[in-house]
Amino acid sequence: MAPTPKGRATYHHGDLAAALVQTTLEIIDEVGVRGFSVAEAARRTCVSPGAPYRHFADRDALLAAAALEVSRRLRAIYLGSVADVGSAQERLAAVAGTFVRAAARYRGGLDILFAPGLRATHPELRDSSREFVDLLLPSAFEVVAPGEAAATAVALLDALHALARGYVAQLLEGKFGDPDDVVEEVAIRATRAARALVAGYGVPSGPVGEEGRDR
Amino acid sequence: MAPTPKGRATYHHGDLAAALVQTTLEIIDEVGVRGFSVAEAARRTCVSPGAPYRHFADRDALLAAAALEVSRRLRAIYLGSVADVGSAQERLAAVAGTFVRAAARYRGGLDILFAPGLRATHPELRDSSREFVDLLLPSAFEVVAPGEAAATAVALLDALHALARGYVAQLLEGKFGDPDDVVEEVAIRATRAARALVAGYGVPSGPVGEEGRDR
DNA sequence: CATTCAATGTATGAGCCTCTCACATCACTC
DNA sequence: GAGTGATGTGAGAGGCTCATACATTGAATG
Repeated sequence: MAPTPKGRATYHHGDLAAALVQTTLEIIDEVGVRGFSVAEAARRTCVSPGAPYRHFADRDALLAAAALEVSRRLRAIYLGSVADVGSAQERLAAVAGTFVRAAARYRGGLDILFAPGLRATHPELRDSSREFVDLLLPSAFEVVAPGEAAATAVALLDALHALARGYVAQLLEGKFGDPDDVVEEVAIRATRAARALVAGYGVPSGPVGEEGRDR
Repeated sequence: MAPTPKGRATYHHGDLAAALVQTTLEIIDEVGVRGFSVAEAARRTCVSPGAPYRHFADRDALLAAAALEVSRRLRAIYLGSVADVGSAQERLAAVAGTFVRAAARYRGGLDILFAPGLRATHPELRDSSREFVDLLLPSAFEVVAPGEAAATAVALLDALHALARGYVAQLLEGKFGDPDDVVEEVAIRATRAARALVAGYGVPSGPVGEEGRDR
């Protein structure tokens, strides 16, 4: 049995794992995470429904691999367009805006990157975020008041991360209207909010209490 | 056919819809949204697999109903423990912390409240958030500089919303360790970050920082 | 009361999906 | 050129969503 595979020249695919990840991203862009199925990915890649399981333990493993790919692309975007922004303050603020714009471009990509279940069960996804933190930490240290504990810089990054993810979520669920239409405005607003956050953590006299800022 | 239903005294359940919502919340607390199935909910409620579809159009509709219930409970928490906090500044900051603490208590509940697909397709979920905004808007107006446009107050609330959701997501995915262990610390950090945000939007001379837009 | 009927539950099944297992095919090594 | 491990195929078990036809019942109506 096992007739020649249809839709391909050779019996073996060549690089099925990579092809599946790519196809997965495409499917998710079209129908969302919930609409995605391993079977559909196999179909579009012209392999049998069981083939993907040679490379990925289960559906979630494939999704996680796709999410990692998204993470790599985000990193590239950061390095290409934010890393060289002048001041540390503006650099950190710009990350938030850039993140929002990337969300509009990758849509479903960010859906899986932040899918609740996936991150909880696949630590490599959290690791990929940590690498991002390492990239930004120097900037955070520059911004935080000199006497502050190192933990404050990390806390600032966590806060920025939270803020950006929250904006992305609101953008993608259509809270502000069609994502394509409002992307730029939301990005600007996210940047503005990030600036406020950065300013708050930069105050010398500890956390921003009611006393922290004058005026 | 149609023998007497097993596990119940009467043929009719009484209030199947409500029971299903409750059961749904329990299941999601145990196995997450992805592990949830309408069939399992029916099983635990001792009705046939088809019965839920008399009350909910499809799986997502049941999830959305459960999410709405979560939203109601959150509202109750707010009214019971935050609404009477002294200053508007502290009130807004406290919302973030309270939200984080509620997340630890309801776990999966917040997963569905913020599930990407659901909010996009079920506007009533977004409406429920909007009601929350109405509750907080007066506080936001108090905080924002007098000359500011009304939009600034709304923008502040969006930023707070984003921030809180981001912290909740990080908490629930275990980024800081076992959620139960770190809840209080994360809540405090969220509150602090929220204070920074509020302070940033309260500065009279427009948004924080210079007019330098991000690149 | 008796009857009707709309609401609610059951039974059945089609179609899809995930994941497994035995077997086929192929690239590579010795 | 035979052996071997990696990769793909086919078949199928078991679960799920949802549609459809039928059963049961409480409540309204006469």
